[in-house]
Amino acid sequence: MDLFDTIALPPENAENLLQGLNPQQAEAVRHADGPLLILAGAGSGKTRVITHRIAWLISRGGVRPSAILAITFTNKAAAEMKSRVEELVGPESQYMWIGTFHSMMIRILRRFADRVGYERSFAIIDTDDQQKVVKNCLAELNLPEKTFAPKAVHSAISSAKNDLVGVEEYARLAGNDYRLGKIAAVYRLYQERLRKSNSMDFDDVLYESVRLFKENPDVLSEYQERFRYILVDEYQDTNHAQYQLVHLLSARHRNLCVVGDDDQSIYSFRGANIQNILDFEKDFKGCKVIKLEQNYRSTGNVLDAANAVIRCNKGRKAKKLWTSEGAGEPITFLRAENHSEEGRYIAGEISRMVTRPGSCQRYRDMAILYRLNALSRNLEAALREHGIPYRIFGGMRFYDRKEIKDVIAYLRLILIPSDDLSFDRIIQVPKRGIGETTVEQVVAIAAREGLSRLDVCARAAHYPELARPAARLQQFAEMIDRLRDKLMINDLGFAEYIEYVENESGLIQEIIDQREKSRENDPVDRIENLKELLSDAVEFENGRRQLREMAESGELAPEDRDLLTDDLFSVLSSFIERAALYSEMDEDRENQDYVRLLTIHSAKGLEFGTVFLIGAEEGLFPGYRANESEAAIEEERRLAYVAITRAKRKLYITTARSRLVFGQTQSMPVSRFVRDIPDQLIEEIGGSRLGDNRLGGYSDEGGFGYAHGRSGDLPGRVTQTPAARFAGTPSVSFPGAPAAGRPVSAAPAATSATRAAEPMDLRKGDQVRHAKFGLGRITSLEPVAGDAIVVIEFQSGETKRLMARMAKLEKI
DNA sequence: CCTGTTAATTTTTTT
DNA sequence: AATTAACAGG
Repeated sequence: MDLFDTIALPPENAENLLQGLNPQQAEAVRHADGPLLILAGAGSGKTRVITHRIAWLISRGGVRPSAILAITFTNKAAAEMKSRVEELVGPESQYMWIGTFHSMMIRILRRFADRVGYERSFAIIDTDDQQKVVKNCLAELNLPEKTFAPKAVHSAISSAKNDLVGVEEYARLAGNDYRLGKIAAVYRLYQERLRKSNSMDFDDVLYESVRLFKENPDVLSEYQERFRYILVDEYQDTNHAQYQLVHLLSARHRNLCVVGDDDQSIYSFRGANIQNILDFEKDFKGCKVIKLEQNYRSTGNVLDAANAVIRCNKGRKAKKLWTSEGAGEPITFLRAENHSEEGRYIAGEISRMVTRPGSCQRYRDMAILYRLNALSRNLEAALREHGIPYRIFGGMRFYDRKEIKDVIAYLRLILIPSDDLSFDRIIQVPKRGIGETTVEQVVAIAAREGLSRLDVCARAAHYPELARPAARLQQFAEMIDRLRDKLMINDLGFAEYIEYVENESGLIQEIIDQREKSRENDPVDRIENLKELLSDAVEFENGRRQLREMAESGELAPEDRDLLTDDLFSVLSSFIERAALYSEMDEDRENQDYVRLLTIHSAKGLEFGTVFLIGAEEGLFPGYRANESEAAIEEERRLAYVAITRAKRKLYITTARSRLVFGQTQSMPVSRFVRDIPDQLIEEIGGSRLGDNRLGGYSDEGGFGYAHGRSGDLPGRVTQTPAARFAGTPSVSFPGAPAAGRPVSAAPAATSATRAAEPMDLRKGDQVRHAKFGLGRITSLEPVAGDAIVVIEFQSGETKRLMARMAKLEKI
C-alpha cells in the first residue's frame, strides 16, 4: 500500500530499529498492514517491540505521528512509552496519541459533549463519590443497605456499563426479578443524578464514548480516518466497552496491533475479559499472530517455576517461556513460625545482601510482593529495626486522601457552582455550625425549586424553614463567591491561588485545631499533604506551560485547543481533571534507593533483581474467596505467575505457619501454587512446603537455622540510617527545609506559593504582633512542611494555634 | 448541633 | 487489628 511512500529518516537509521531484536520481535516491528496479535510472555521485551514498531512506522513507513494511536492502561505506562518513542524518533513524536483509554476518550468526549448530552466541562467523579451517590439513591428509594450493600449495587451498575448495558436494557433484562428490578431503579436514579451534576464516572467515559461513536457516524468516521495505526497494550485486560472502542476505531484501516499475555490477565474483578485476547484470531480472521517466548528477564530457575505454576491452568494459549541464561540461584522457600519471624528473616536477608563486602546489590533492586495490602504492615517493624529504607505503594492514593479531596471539592464548587456532589462534601467541612437537618432542608428545597444547593444557601433568607441557619448558609455561599471572584481576577499564581483557598476555606486551621485536641502526631501529616498539593500544582502549571509552547509551534489537534488559554480558570479546570485520573504509582522515581513494597497487582509490568513473595498461604493466596469458582482460582494462579516472573535473579517465597488474619490467629497451610514448583528448583528453610500442613499453630521445631545469614537472629541491633525515617515521623527543620513526608516526590516545600513569605526566624518566647489579635508571645513552635505551627498567647488572654506563614506575624 | 461511645465489617486496582 | 458506620447523650 502507501506504507512506504515517504521516508522520514535515512534508511540505515530505520534499520537500526531492528538491531538486537530476535526474529519474532523483528517481525512484529516490521509487520506492515493488517491486524496483528502479539502474544508477549513476561519479560519478552514487549515494550521494546511496541516502541520500536511505532518508530518503524514513522521513520520507515512514513506514517505521520498524528495518525498513530497507542493505548495503555496506566498513565505511567503511557509516559514511559512516550519518552521511549521520543528517544527513537525525536520531538515529532509529540503528535502521536499515546494515553490511557480514559484520558483519550475524555478528550474526544469534551469536544463532542453536546452529542451525548453533557456540558463540555463535565467532571469525572472517583470511586468514593460513586459510592456516595449509590448510597443516596438507595436512601431515596428506601432500600435498606442491609440487603442492598452499596458496594454490591455499585459493582452491578459498573459491570453493566462495562458490558454496555444501558439503564433501559438493564431494566428489561431484570424482568420480574425483585432484586434486579430494584438495582435497575438505583441504576436509573444514579445516572439521573450524575447527569444532573454534569458528571461522569470512569465507566461512563467508556460507555458514552461507544455511544458517541455508534450514534454519530460522522464523528466515528473522522477518528477512523485519523488513526491509521492503532496499538493496544495489555490487551488481556480490556473489558467489553474497550473492546468495542478498539473495534470501532480500527474498522476503517484495520491496522490494529494488540499486545498482551493471557497468562497475565489479573483484572477480571473489574470487568476485564480474557476472552478478548483469546478470541482475537476469530475476530480478525487472517490476522498475523506472533509469539514472543524468549525471556530476557529471569534466570532459568525462576522461569521454570513460573512455567510449572501456570501450566496447571486450562483455557490458555499454549506457550512456554525460555531463556538462554543459566539456571541461576535456586528459589528460596521459607516456612516461618509466624509473621514476625517471616519479617525478621526478610529484613536479615536484605541487609545481608546489601552490606556484604563488595556487594553491588541495591535496595532499589528489591521488592516485597504480597496478595493483600494488609500484609505490608507486618514487615514495617522488621525493616525499620534493620534500618532498611523502604516505601509502601498502594493503599491510599494521594488524591484520595480526605484533606486533598476536601480542597479539590472546594475548587470544584468554585468552578462549577451547580456541583452538588462537591457541595455535599464540604458544606460541613470545616465545622461551621451547619448540621444534618439543615443540609437536608437545603437539599429538599433545591430539589423542589430546581436550584443548585449553593444557590439555595445564597438565598437562604427567602425560605422560612431556613431562618435560623440562614446567616451561616449565606456566609458559606459568600465565601465561595469571594473565592470565585479571586479566581477571575487572575492575579495569583496557580499554586498561590490553591494555597489561598486552603487558608480562606479554614481547612488548614481546622487541621491545626484537630491536632491540638488529639495531639497524637498524625503519622500521615495532613498539613504536609496539603503543602504537597501545592508542589504538585506548581509542577502542573510548569508542565502545562511547556506543553503549550510545544503545541503553539506545531499543529494542534482540535481536542487540544484549550491549551491555548492559561488563565487561572482553565488551568484549574484541567488540574482537577488530572487529579481524578492520577495515581501515586505514576510518580515513582525509579532511581531512589529503597526497597519497594507492593501488591502483586501493582507490580505487574515491573521487574526487580530480587523478589520476596510473602504470605504464600492457602486462604491468603489464593484468597479464601477464590475457592468458590475454578475461574477465580485460575486468576489467582495467573497472579502467582505474575509475581514469580517479576524476579530477575533471585526469588524468595515465604510463608508463616500461623498468622493474624482479621485479628484472629490462624493456622496457614502452604499455598498450592508453591507446591506446584518442582523440587529441584527450590531450597527449603524452616520446613517442607509439601507436608507439614497440619492444623494448630504450634510447632516444636522451634524456628530454623538460617542457612545463609546471621543478621536475622540479632533482633537487638538497630542500625540507624537516615532512610529509616521514610516511614517514620516527618522531621522538618524550620525554616525552608524540604518536606520528608513523601520521599518519592521530594519536591521542595518552598514552592512559588510559599516563597512569598520570607523565611522567618521565629523562636519560642519571641514577641510578635498579629494584625487581628494584637501583641502576643510564642509559647511553642512546631515545624511542619517548610512552615510551622505556632502557639501564641495574646495579651488579650487568648491562645491561638496558627500557621506561621499565613499569620503574617511581625517580630518585635 | 456536635462529640464521644459502641457495633460491624473487611481482596486485588486503574481509570 | 483497624477502620468506619450508626447511635446516644451533652
